[in-house]
Amino acid sequence: MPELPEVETIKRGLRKKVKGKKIKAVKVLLPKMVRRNASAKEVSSRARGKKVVEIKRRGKALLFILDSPDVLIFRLGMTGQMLWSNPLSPLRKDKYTHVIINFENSERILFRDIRQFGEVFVTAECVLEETLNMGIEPLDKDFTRKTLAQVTSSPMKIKNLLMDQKKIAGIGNIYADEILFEAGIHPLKPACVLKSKELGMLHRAIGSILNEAIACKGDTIGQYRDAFGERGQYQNYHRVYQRGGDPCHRCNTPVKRIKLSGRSCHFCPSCQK
DNA sequence: AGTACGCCCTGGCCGC
DNA sequence: TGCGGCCAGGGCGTAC
Repeated sequence: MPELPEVETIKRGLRKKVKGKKIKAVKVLLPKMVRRNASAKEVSSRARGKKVVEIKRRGKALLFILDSPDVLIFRLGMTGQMLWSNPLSPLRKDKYTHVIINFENSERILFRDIRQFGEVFVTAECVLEETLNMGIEPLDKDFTRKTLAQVTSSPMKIKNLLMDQKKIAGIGNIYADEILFEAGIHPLKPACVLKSKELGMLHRAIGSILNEAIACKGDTIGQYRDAFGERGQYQNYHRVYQRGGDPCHRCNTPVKRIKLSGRSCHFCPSCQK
C-alpha cells in the first residue's frame, strides 16, 4: 500500500524518465477513477499537449506539474501503481489499467489499480494546497520538534493522529506501527499526554523510519511496485507490522495485534508504554 | 472535535 | 473443484 516512501520511490523513478517530456494524450479507461469536480474529459483536455515541468510528491499524492496553471494528481489508494512503459516494447495494459499517459516520444505511464481506491484529477496549482488539504510534510526541514508538538496537542490516540493526513501527510498503517515501536510509544496513548522526551523520540523515529523505508525503495507486502515494476525491500525489516504473535526483536515479548478504528494495529506491549 | 462505522472494491485465503 | 464468507484498508461521508 503506497505510503510516503513508496510514492517517493515512484516519484524519483518517473522524474528520471518523463521530466520535461510533453504529454500527447491522457486516456481515462475507467471514468470513475476521476473524482472530485473534474470529469475524465476535463482531465484529458487540461493535460493534452502540456509539458511535465516537474514531478513532486505531497503526502501520498503524486503530482505532475504542467507548463500550464495546472497540476495532474494521482492518489494510489491501496493497490495503485504508476508504471513507466518502455516505448520500444508493446503496450501491456490489462483490465486493471485505468489511465494511460502517452508522451510525444511514445513513452507511457500506466496507472493500474486493482481495488480502484485510487483517483486522478486535475487542479490549478494556485489552489493545490487547499484542494489537497494536507498537514505538514514529515521529511521537510520545517518539520521540527516544535511543529510536532503543535500538531500533537490533541486528545486523539497517537496512532490515529499519525495517520491523519490533515495533521501529518504521508504516514499510513504500516509506518505508523513501525514509527511508534521505534519511539517506544503505545499506539493508544492520547497524543496530548506525550512528554517532551517522548515527542523527541517520536520526531526522530518519524524521520528515521521513513528514510530507512525510502532507502529500501518502499514496502512490498501486496501490490506495490515502483515505476519499473520492482518490489521494495522494507517488508524484510518490519519491527512489528504483521508480526502479531511473533517475538519482539528487542525483548522477545509476543507482538500484540489489535483493532483500532477498523485497522489492524501491531505493537510490543512491553517496549511501548 | 473525536470516534465509530459503513462504503467503495477485488484477490486471496479458509472451511466445508 | 467450487463457492460462500471473511479479510485487507485509504479516504470520505454520516451519525453520535
